[in-house]
This record gives sequence, C-alpha cells and structure tokens, in this order.
Amino acid sequence: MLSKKTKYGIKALVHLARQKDRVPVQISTISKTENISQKFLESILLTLRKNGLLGSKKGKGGGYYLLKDPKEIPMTTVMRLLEGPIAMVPCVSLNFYEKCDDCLDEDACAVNKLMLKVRDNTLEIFRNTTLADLSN
Amino acid sequence: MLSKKTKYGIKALVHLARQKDRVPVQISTISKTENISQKFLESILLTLRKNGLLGSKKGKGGGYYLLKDPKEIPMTTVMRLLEGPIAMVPCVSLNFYEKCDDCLDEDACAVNKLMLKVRDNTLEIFRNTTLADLSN
DNA sequence: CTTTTACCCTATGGATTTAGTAGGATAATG
DNA sequence: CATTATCCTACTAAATCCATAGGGTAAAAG
Repeated sequence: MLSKKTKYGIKALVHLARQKDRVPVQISTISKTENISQKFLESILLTLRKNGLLGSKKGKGGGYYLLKDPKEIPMTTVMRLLEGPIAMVPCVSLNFYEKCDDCLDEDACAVNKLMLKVRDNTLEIFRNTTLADLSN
Repeated sequence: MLSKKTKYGIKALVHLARQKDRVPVQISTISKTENISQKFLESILLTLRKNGLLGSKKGKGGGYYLLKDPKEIPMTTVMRLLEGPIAMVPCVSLNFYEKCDDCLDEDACAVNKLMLKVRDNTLEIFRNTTLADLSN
C-alpha cells in the first residue's frame, strides 16, 4: 500500500510542475488546493528539498520550486525517496537489497521468482514515467 | 512491502504443490523445511483452508493438502486472500475499491493515473502465474 | 531596524498493523 | 483411551504511519 507521504509528495510535485515559471509556491497554497495537512506536507517538502528535488525560498514571496525540468524526473527517483524500495521483497531490490533469513537458496525460492517479475515490470513503468507525464 | 504472512503462505502452498499425491502434510514438516514459525504458519494455513484453497485432516497422519490442481490456482487468488488489495491505492483497486478523501476528481489525479498502470501490469503477472508455475 | 512572512527542525503521540505467542479445545487414529 | 495434529481465541511487543505542537531562523517589506 502506498503511504500518504508518497501520495502527497507526488501530488505536490505535480502541482509544482504545472507551475509556469519557477516562481516559488507556498506550502499553504499546495496544502489547500491538494487537500493535504499543512504540517505534514511541510515535512514531505523538506525531505524533497534535502534530496535535491526542490529548492526553497524563505520570507515573503517564498515557497518551494522544482530544481529540474519535470521531464528529467523519473518516478523511480520520487518513489525511492519517499516510499523506499520499489520491490515487494528486499531480496529482489536493486537499491535496498537484503537477504532473507528464512530463505536458504534465493534462486530456488518461488517468492523471489515471482516478485522479481513484478519488480521488473513496475520498475519499467516508473522509469518511463516522468513528472512531466503526470502533469498533463 | 510483502507481508511475511503472504510470503510464508506462498512458500507453504508451493511446498504442498510439489507433493506428489494429495497426502496430507503436517504443519510441523512445512514449518521446519521452510523455516517458518510453526504457530504463525498454523494461522496462515487456517485462513487458506477457510477460503477453499486447502483441505485438512486431523489426528495421526493428518495435515494439509491442496484442494485443486496447482494449474488452477492463479496468484491473484493467493495474493488477494493473504495480502489484500493488489493495487497500491484503494482508488484503483478492483476488488477493494475505495474513494480517496482528499481527491476530488479521480480522473484528473496523477497518482491515480500512475498507479492504475502499475496495477494493470502487476495484475497481469499474477493472473498469468499459477501455483504450478512457481513449483517447478 | 522592526515586523511580517514563510520555511526549518525536533519531539511527541494516537492509531493501526505486523508478526508472532500462549494455551487450550476438538477431532481422528490406533 | 491415549496420542496426534488441527482448530480457535486472545493477547502482546514492536514497528510504522500520520500527523500535531511549538518554537527557531532567514528574508523581505516598510
């Protein structure tokens, strides 16, 4: 299940991508138009900024803005940042790999086999979908 | 993230599918060979039985056995039973649909659009993968 | 230089889910 | 009737989620 954090994060990014210029948008504006708790959104935008997706400006006329062209932001980046691993099990994760404790032979594991297929497909979708695609 | 419940459930089902005859296999046997906590596995097999996937036999020589041909058991069934919705958000779920509180227009929602694609792909994999496929 | 605006940061807490455990009831076999 | 093995309910420690609280800091306006 997708966390609200990720869901809100994507919505906020789309909101910013739809902005014509790079004019900063205030948290309160996004919060209201997207129906997101302002304080919660604040923490989400903060992590997006800390990870290089967003820039911010303080004081009057301040707010958040995208640092890159929406075309250059694939959903893999966003998902890994907010949601974590894309794979459903750590043993098939590219960026968050972990061995299973219970599983002796990974290659013989049915769950591994199945979830590898799912990951490959999901990954391809996220790779080929950019923020620009979602903003139209 | 896939729950251990689902993971263990799949492993147990594969174990039973690999059994030549329909001879009942005891919980303790599965528990040992698959490295699963016996009591936890007990509750998983119970729900699989209550939902028509497994049959059981009590007393000496008892245990669990598949009720159908592994070829006739698609992973959609198993996933929905143990894990719940296949979709990452309720608003794109076929069997567990729920409207979002924050989202006014579902068709205009970027998250909806993206997750619909993911669901379609994942669903097709689970539909086309049967227990028999995982047991080879 | 003071006030207002708006982001920055940490801590805390309620609700829910997860991954079991405990302990006995029930039914079948020999 | 003793043994075996499933059946069933209840409980719990730990983790995660979704916030909220409360102030701190920087920038701009006047």
